[in-house]
Amino acid sequence: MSQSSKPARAGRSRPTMRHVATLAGVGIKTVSRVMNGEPNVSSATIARVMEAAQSLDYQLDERAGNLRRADGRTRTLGLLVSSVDNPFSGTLHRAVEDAAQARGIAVFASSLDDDSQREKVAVNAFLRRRVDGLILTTISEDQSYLAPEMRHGTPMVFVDREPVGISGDTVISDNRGGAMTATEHLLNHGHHRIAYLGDRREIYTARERRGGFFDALGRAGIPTGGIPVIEDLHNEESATKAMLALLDSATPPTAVFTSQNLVTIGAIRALRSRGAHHTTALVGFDDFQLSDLLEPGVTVVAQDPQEIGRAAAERIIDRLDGDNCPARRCIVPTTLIARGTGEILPLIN
Amino acid sequence: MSQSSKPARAGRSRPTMRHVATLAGVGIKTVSRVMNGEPNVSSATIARVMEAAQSLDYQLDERAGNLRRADGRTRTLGLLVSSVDNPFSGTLHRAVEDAAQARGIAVFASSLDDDSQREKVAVNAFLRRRVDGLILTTISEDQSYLAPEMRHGTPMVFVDREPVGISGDTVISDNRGGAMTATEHLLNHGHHRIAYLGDRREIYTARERRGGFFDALGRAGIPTGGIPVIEDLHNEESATKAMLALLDSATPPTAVFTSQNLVTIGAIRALRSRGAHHTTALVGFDDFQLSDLLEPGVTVVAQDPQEIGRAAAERIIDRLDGDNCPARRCIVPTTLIARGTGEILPLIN
DNA sequence: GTGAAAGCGCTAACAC
DNA sequence: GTGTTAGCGCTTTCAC
Repeated sequence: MSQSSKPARAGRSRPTMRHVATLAGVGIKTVSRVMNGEPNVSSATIARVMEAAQSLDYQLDERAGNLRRADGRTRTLGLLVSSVDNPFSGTLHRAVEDAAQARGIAVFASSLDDDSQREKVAVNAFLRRRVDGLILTTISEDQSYLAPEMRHGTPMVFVDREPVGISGDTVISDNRGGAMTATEHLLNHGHHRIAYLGDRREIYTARERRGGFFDALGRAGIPTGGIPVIEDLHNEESATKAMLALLDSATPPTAVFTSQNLVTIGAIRALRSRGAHHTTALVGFDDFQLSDLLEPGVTVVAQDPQEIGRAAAERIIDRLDGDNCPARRCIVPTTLIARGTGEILPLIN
Repeated sequence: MSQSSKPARAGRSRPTMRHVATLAGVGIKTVSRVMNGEPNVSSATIARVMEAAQSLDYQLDERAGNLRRADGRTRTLGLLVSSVDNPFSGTLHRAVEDAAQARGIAVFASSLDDDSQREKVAVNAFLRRRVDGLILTTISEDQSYLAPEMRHGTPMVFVDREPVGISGDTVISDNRGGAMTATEHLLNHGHHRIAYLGDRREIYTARERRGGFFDALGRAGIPTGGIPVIEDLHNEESATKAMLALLDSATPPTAVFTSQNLVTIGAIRALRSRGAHHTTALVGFDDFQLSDLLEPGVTVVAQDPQEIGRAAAERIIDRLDGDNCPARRCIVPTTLIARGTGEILPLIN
């Protein structure tokens, strides 16, 4: 009774090159040549080998080849994002995948949930699998732990967030510039009392956007003393609460700048529930689906995650092709899209 | 001048176990034991080995271990979805990742864009890398080409779409039941002239949902002759055009059932542009972000991609643990969420 | 054109 | 406790 429950792999064992070679009556190296499309094999031999391989359902084992091959490449890339279940990461991921796929490279993805504990763990899991390169949205305080691996020649590209304690290729949105544009847009529409609703200050992009917001106020000569600032908002609920508190305060803002998607949506819910969505102006950082179908349409500073992913993948691939120029920094521009909420004028002044 | 531009990996070469063993003054097998946390090593030796490993920035090479290890596992899973840049796939992916990660398994993802050409290519890319299992959203007409690999013992779980020409573990939404529920909801609100807007008939879920729609009409004794049916809609634009055509026809429908996300949104755009969004009822299959913030809120039959991914990963992991019961079929229920558009009553009757 | 031998970095099996 | 040997499935090198 071999209906055993032993946890080993079921099914007949997998054929190897040696099996194919024996069946085809050739040497193992000839099979290798055929399977890899190398030259100097007679067409008759190719046919015999192919037939043998097919009849055994033989599939080349890339792992073994990687190990022995001169460059040692696994044709594999590791991608670290905040979560694969999130539109920004998804679009970035897709752009990376497209570039990788064109080169026969497969992509591992790992979600960190913006939890700095998980970053190092995920990086090491990829490194032990000998990925050829790493594209990472970092969250931990310091990336200097990556230096040894970088010296070993593993190319890395930092996306969306600037690395700390180490220099490396970086591809990020123009967070500061985008936030300034958003804020200036509100200023240009006559607002002086503009609230800032932001994400956790631990996150690089949140700090940059906050910086851009205050830069714009400063340039316009707005005293920042009375500006309402609520930070460390990381989900819709907390953003809704924060916005409600502002609306219920003695001097509610006439406009609000929200530094991130979930915060934008949370704020909109609050405005709706107070019936203030047609009277309080809002510009959000980062575009989102259906922002144009809401009433009023949501004015945003859109990022370009597709371009960020494309540029990062291109950088990694260039590095793999031997490019060893100094670390490069690529800033992807943002675009203000006026749809309604950002063009609401202040009621009184 | 060794500032050569040869495409080989830059940096000093990576240390191996042998290097660590030499530096620590022990045998290579002892290093292996330490790096893998195996017992029967004195704590003094452990300390010496760890120190040597750290000073060399040594990282275990899992590839080599996989090759030699008895079970031959790579601790890797391949996931095929329609696109990682799509909320349903993203949520499913995340659920798979969470289950895999808990077992030290890394996940490869590949987007097929519902292009049947790409399915086999992607599967083979994963198989050559010897993934331990495959979770696949199929699109090609026939999956019998997977049979040899299944016999070799690679567990596979089909998600979202039933396989053809082969039997295997399957996790899908209750497409037929959900579509029936949606249609009955509209019938219960007094609609008789309900249009069907559907995706490409090539896609399994589209056929099932269409089936459920007609089942419900049949049960209600509605003659299906005059029912407007427009199919092969795969994006917002085509759905908008289709809905506009219906609205502009001699006898526009009083309600519409849309079989998919993008179709739902496209139809809503059309209704808006004709000012019919408060008078034409709509129920969509599959929920989407902000469906509750639109005006009116969009009534949908929600799927549970998180549960689909979780169940699929659980199935794969059970198989890897030696479960060899016959192929199982898991139907994940759908939920009707009434938000407004589905409760609009017909104007005339 | 073809194949034999060595070896990629590791673990299995077994000896001490 | 620890080390030695063989070998995972393949590619490299080099001989013929």
